Amino acid sequence: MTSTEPPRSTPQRQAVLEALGAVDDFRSAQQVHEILATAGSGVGLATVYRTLALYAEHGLVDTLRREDGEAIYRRCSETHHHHLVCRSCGATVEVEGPAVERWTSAIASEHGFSDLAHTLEIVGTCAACAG
Amino acid sequence: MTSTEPPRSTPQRQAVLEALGAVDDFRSAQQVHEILATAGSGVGLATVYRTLALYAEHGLVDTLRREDGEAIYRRCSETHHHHLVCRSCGATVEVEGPAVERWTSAIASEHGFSDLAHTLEIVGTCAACAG
DNA sequence: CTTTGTGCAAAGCCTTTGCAATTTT
DNA sequence: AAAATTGCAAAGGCTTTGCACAAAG
Repeated sequence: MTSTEPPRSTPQRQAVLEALGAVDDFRSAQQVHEILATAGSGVGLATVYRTLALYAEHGLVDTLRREDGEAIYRRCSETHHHHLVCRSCGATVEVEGPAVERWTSAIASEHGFSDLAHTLEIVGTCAACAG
Repeated sequence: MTSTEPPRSTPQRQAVLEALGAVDDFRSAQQVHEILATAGSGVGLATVYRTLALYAEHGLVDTLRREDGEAIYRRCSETHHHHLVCRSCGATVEVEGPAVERWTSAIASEHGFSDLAHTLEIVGTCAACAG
């Protein structure tokens, strides 16, 4: 479904993509809008939504849903990693998981699935909070 | 965070759980409500939402988010498993992942984390929809 | 000049919440 | 009688859409 041609670039779209790239993490449309507003850019919220949807369609950003249903986006190109987060203090560690990548690919193709994406989140209690 | 005691049973809650169990697949709160309405049961929409949230908290139903952000629920077995979801038709396959369990444990303890929980969701395009 | 993109505000949808009535213990 | 649950409707929050204006080709 990924289109071939990249979307035309405009100042607003560029701003959205840059803001998202700068944080190098998942952010909601509203968060991106706020980042831009704080930075003095007057990009409208609707434009942020339209831009993110557009880029998601073209595969330039990854999209995901948080538990509360809000859509979050990340500029996709950097290496894929997962998060290990402490449920007590919120500390997070980024971890890479080639094993997981391989396993998901294997399982999925075993069931005839293609064009994969996956989310893995690990929550636990960190050493500092366990005491 | 799963509570110890199961929720008290009421006719409405039982109806919700039965409707969900009957389809043996993921359904949104609104869909469950419609199923009940069609079946002549006058359970309110708010009650359906409350019931599903309650059971999700107690681990009796699995919850997920569709791409459009709607929450979907499914009556769930006790064993821990992951889901392979088709982004096009919504078909789901339950998969077990001892490899993932092991990997998460290893990574977490390596970083000093304990008392773990994790979520893994794989989305892709199933064979039927790939054509 | 025609086409595409943007802003703003209104509308849509899913979900949650306040509150009185009802049911259960 | 006290506590928990339900239903209805209103409110909330995220997202999309209609439309006029601005920008781009």
